[in-house]
Amino acid sequence: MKQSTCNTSLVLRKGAWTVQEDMLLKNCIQKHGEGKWHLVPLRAGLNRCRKSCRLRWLNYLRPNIKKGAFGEDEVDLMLRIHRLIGNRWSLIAGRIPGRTANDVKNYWNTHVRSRPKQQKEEPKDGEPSQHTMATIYKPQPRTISKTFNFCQHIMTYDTGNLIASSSNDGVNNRSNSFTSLVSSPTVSNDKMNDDGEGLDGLNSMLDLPVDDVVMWDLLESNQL
DNA sequence: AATTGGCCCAACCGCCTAGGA
DNA sequence: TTCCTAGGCGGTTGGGCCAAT
Repeated sequence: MKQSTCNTSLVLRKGAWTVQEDMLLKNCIQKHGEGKWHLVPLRAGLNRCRKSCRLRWLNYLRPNIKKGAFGEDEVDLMLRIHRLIGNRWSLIAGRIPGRTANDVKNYWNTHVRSRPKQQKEEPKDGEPSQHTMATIYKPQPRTISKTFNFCQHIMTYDTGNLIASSSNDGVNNRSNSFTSLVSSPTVSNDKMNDDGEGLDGLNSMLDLPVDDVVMWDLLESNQL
């Protein structure tokens, strides 16, 4: 089943979006809400594939999207989370209010990846090199369970003590565990939330593969 | 003024997973 | 259980912009 994900008998428009197309898409989303992307081109009267519509909305038209250069705190946060979870751009973006996965990915590829290794992060005294973590323990969980979605939800909305909140939609915090994890240079059980949910609990929530559990253990043992 | 090369970012592509029939 | 479709993700590309020559 190797066919284009946007395959159709019609010839669909590609390339840059026009102002008219943006308006049509925006009106459609405002009227019907997000989701059901396969219906969006029809509803909006757009000659675009569902994926193109979704991407345009998520990366450009959605409200609260922050444009312009990344702030220092945003970059710092990005580096920390990336060190933790690797190239999981959507997850990283979920922790940075107003930024999209594409933004984060583009920034990383142009500003961070191209930097000399030492400059990527200045390791603090006694910290292991980031290289080791990335090459050996970089997690690549492809299975995102429903429990993980819950955690992702936390990650998305719990901006907590990291950076000034953009207060996206007023969803209340449920846990501080992940916030503490990424906001602190060192990770320990002391950082776990009030429910006593430690990394083990988080591991089970995340439904991580074994290698990732090893990574979490390393994090727990003060290697990040 | 024209050309070139690098940077940046919007958009596309291919793949994977979840869920329903 | 298998197949198919939709949603979603990360990697990559192409084109616009701008500074340097």
